[in-house]
Amino acid sequence: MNKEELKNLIKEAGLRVTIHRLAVLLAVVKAKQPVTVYELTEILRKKENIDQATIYRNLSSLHIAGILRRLDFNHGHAHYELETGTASHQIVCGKCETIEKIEGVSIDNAIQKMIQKSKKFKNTTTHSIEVYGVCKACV
Amino acid sequence: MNKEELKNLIKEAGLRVTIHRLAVLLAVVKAKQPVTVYELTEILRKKENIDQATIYRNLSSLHIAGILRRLDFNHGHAHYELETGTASHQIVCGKCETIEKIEGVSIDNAIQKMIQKSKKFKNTTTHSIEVYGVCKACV
DNA sequence: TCCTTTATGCGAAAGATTTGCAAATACAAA
DNA sequence: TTTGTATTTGCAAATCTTTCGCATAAAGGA
Ligand SMILES: [Mn+2]
Ligand SMILES: [Mn+2]
Ligand SMILES: [Zn+2]
Ligand SMILES: [Zn+2]
Repeated sequence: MNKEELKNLIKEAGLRVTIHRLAVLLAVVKAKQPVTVYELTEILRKKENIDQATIYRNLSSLHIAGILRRLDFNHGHAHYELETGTASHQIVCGKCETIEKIEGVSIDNAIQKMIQKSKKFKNTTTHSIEVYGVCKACV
Repeated sequence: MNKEELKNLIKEAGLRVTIHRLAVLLAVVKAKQPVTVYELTEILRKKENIDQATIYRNLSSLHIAGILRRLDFNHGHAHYELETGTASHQIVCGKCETIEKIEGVSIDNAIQKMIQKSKKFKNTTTHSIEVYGVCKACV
C-alpha cells in the first residue's frame, strides 16, 4: 500500500484528502502492530503539528469508512490497523500488552456456522480472534 | 452455578467471600449477555449499597483470578461474563450495541495452528471470536 | 477564483477507570 | 469466642480516554 493507493482509498470513501488524514492513515499502515492513539500522537506530533482531536476524528472517519479496523484487546483503549479483508487474528498477553499478529490461519467454516446459528444476523463483514495467554517473556 | 458454587470459586482463588463480591459475581452470572459496569451499577445499587469503585475492584479481582472474562467489543467500555472454559464466540452489531452469543462452534484446530505459528507464545488459555456485521434490526 | 462543505485547533466536557487513605470487615489463629 | 492482621470498602479526587462546541482554515467542485 503506497501513498497513492491510500489517497485513493480516502477519495473512494467520499472523504477529503487532507495532510493530516493521510498522515494518520500512513502511520497506521506503517505500524507493525495495531497502533494506539497514544502511539500515533507520539509519531505524528514530531513531524506534523496535529491536534489530538484531529487524530481521533480521522481514526473515526477512516474506521466508519471501512478503511481502518478497530481492536481493543481488553486494554481499555482502542488500537487501529488497516482493514485488509475479513480476518484479523492475534495472540494477546494477559500480563504485558504484547500482541502478536498471526496470519495464514482461516476459520471461515466456523464463521459460516456461526452465521447459520445466529438469529439476529443474516450476514457479517469482518471478524477477529483474540487468543489470550501469557507470553514467553512474562511466564 | 448456584450461590455455593460461586462462593467456592471465590475461596479457591484465595479471595475473601464478601457480600459485595458475591453480589457482583452473582449478577454477572445471572445476566444473559456480557454485562457492563453501568448495568451492574443499576442492578446492584437497588439492593446493595455498593460503591462504583467496589464494583470495579471486584470485577478486576475476579477477572485476575480467572473467574470472569472481560470483553470489550470495541464499545469503549468493558463487559464481563463467567469464564466458563476456553471459548467465547459472539456476533456484534457495528451500528447498535447488540451482541449475540453463539455456542457450539469450535475452532480448536485453528487455535492450535495459531500457537504453532506464534513466536512469542508457547501456549494459551482462552480465546474469543468477535464477528462483526449489521444486525437485522439495523439493516 | 469563488462558494460551500468538510476538516482543524483549541479548550472544555464527558465518560471510563483507578487511586489514596481512613474505617470496616473477613477469617484464621489463639 | 475473642483477637490480630490482611483484605475490602466508601468516599472523594485523580487519571486516562474519547467526544464536543465553536470559530477559523482548507479542500475541491463550479
Ligand atoms: Mn494496548
Ligand atoms: Mn457495550
Ligand atoms: Zn507478556
Ligand atoms: Zn444493530
